[in-house]
Amino acid sequence: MPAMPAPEPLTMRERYRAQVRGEVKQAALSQLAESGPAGLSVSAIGKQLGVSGPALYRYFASRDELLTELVIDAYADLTDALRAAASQPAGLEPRPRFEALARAYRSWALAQPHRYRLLYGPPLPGYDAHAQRLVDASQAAMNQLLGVLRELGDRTAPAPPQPLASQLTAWALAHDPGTGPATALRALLVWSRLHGLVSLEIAGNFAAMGIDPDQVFEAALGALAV
Amino acid sequence: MPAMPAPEPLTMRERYRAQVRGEVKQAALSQLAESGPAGLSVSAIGKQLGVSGPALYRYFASRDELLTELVIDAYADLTDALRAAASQPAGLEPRPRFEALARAYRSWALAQPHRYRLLYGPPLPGYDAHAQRLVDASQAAMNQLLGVLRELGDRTAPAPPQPLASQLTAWALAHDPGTGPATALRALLVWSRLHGLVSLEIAGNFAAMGIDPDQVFEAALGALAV
DNA sequence: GACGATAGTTATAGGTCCTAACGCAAGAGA
DNA sequence: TCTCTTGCGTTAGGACCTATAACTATCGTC
Repeated sequence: MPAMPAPEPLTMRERYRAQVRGEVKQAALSQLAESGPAGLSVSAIGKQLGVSGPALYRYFASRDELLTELVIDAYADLTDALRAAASQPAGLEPRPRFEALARAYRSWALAQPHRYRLLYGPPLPGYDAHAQRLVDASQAAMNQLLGVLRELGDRTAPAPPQPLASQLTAWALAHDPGTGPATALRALLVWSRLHGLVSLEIAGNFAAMGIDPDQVFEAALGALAV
Repeated sequence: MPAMPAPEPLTMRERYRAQVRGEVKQAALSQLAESGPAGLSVSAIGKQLGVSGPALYRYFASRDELLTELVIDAYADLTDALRAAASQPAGLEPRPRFEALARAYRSWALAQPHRYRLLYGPPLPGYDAHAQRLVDASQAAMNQLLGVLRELGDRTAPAPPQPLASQLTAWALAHDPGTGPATALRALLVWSRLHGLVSLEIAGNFAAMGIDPDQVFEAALGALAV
């Protein structure tokens, strides 16, 4: 938890702003869910809120900024879901905790595919401007994975070859000091596998083949963490 | 190879149409490469071809139809690249052939990321209308994978549990009769892993962590086909 | 050579994002 | 309590987009 910005008592106007921003984002999400990111229109959001289009530009500089905000919120939400799954008291064993994490990842994505697509789908709009915020938000989700994988043990996976190993330790060091390069690499690979499975499932590729995605995932689960 | 539609000698007009359609698609690809799918504009394509916007509607019913066509072409192109890699005379051993296939998949995607994103990125527009064509095009690419994996041998992978096994055999049967359910499942998983790695790399996620994607891929290659 | 199909043109309707200029309400300070 | 300033929301408009309609001119075919 980074230090919360000192909870300066908000003025009424600030509270109003915050609340309206929230409502706008919620309306945007509902539009997103049914029309996809392309169909998200500022005017339509305004109409849904009983307000005329350009009014929203008092709250978001642009449609892209709104989208970026949605992406960051989605990362934060996914991170929360992962944290909840990883820290559930039931499974003290690392392996069940790992599987719970993987299932939570998939469940989150299936429950709100439009938000998942928002995360990994589009070439992001305000690329340079907000890039750092996005990377940070994504790293927060990765950290949950790192934590659980560390508990899973560094298993005698062959240490990655040199140029890679130092990159991995440098990266892991910034986020979870005790992590070795082998675990970091494992995290990357697990992440990519999860994403591969989930994104294909969401895109409907398994269903189009007449194959039940649930069972594919369960079958994949055993070999996920290598 | 499905039977080619009888090569009725094309009239001059038909040949002209075909050629213009090709030029439009090529111009669209070039726009796609620099502006992303959102920036693809019919007027801009027209301008690039020295023709005024609405003229293109003689050749494509809509912007979405044009996009769909691009997707199908991309699948076909990817399939060709995979076939070429899988059937290269050099490697007769199944394992090197498999690795060549995997590398070819990644190389194709890296060489033209905008086309790869087109394949797996967006929720497709003309969803119902052209769905079957899209599925077929995608299956053609999968078949290359199936072929090589079959040669890799059915390895004593535990046969998938029942409901899944019959779905897999039904699917494999339609495309490659001799394939068993274990191999079919393996193909699905390999595909999802390849896609996971490649799509994260293309989205810049590895680079954003300061990690060289080449090395991640090489490290992942060994454990790809399980 | 005359006809008919069709390529390409401009004009236009309806939609998008976003900016600009305005009026008015509501919070902040005395 | 009264004033002042901040800033919200409105409408108008520019620039762009997709897509259709009506028209012209050209090109292939008979």
